[in-house]
Amino acid sequence: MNTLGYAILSALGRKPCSGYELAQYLDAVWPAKHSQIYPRLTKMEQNGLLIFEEVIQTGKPDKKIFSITDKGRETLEKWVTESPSDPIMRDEFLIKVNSIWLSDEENAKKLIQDRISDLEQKVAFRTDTITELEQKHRGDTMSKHFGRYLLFNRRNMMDKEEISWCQWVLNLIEKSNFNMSKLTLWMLGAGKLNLIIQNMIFVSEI
Amino acid sequence: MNTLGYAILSALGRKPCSGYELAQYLDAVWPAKHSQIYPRLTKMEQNGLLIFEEVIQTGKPDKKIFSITDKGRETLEKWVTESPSDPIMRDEFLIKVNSIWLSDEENAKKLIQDRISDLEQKVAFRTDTITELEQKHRGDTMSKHFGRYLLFNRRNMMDKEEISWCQWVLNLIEKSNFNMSKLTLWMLGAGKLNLIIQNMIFVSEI
DNA sequence: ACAACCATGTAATCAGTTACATGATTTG
DNA sequence: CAAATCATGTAACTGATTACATGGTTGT
Repeated sequence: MNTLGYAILSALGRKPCSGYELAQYLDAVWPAKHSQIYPRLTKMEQNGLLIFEEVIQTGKPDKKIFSITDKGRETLEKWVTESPSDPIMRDEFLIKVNSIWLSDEENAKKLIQDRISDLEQKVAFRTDTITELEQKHRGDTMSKHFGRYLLFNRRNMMDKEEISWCQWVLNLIEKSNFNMSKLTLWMLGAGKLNLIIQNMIFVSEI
Repeated sequence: MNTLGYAILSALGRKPCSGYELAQYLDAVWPAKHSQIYPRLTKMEQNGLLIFEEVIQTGKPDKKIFSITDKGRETLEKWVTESPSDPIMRDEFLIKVNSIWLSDEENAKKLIQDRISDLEQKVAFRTDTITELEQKHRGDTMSKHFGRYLLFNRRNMMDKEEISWCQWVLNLIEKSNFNMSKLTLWMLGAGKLNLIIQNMIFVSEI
């Protein structure tokens, strides 16, 4: 069993799903492609953690609906109490922030502004989902949606905080422009943003 | 060239490093083990993106100090202007949050509280690094440290926001306890936190 | 004494992505 | 008429982790 396996168990703990549905559901928790999910489901079924029922459909391809077994539920419950391993984040944006100072101010601002747009779009999209989730969990089906409700709120809070950070960075870049000296103008001409920032810090100290 | 390669270029763009140093430096931007870094350095050197100099040491193993070449700098600059691909986050904690409602309140609270401890520790550690970084960049070496300064602040802001979220979740759990009815007590006895939360939402509506 | 730090490398394995393969139905 | 949705699977490949291998120095 690997983490994807536990992610599948946690999804099926709420409601039986097809592999196709799982791929969509897991995207917010532990993203995985269908090519990773289908073989994993087969393995877990062979280990008695899941069972499936074949559903014949007309107009749509047939599907397998997977449910969690008692053994699966036990396995999940035991794993949940163990302390989670450190999160893994890989974000190209961070590398670009780290090295944008080699290029000019225009590109630096664009990088940050594009990030803001991306984040705002995601937040807007997620806010809709949260509203839907809120409507769903004021009934007996609530327990099925409450975890997701918490998780979507978490992401939105953190994304909004990243937007604030982006704005702080933009301010720093623009302030360097504001206090522009002849030296800074020369540095801008030479595309030396690193030197401009140096100067900016110096000026902001005064 | 893959993303790790660009991460290496961005690190060497500031100062020449050994593979060993890179592994530590990259941890905050694009974590990688030495077993991934060393072969990559060799490949990049063969492609003319890097050059190295062997430094013979006494009392310590010899090392190779890698520097970025003009070709490397050009490659990096071109890549930086391209829009970054979506960040990838894999966090077991999220799966556990999603499925803790199968277990009891004690375990739910522990999961969140442990997360708070983890985050607080990381924030404290990072705050020290930020102070160091601030002292370093009020001189001519600033440009070497400013990107990291921004990135460490970003992580700290977001981690603090996650702590707030954790506290919000703890409040929700505790509020369900506060408004405890006989029904809730039974549910607690039966370890049905999902039902408690259902009830909690109902009560908070009043 | 034992762990941690410095320093580099390879081999085996596991995880994840992209591409190959099929095919009807619905929506813009 | 093209694209998206529904639905499942395998194969080839790239990326990442763990383990194997070596060995002196410094601090507890």
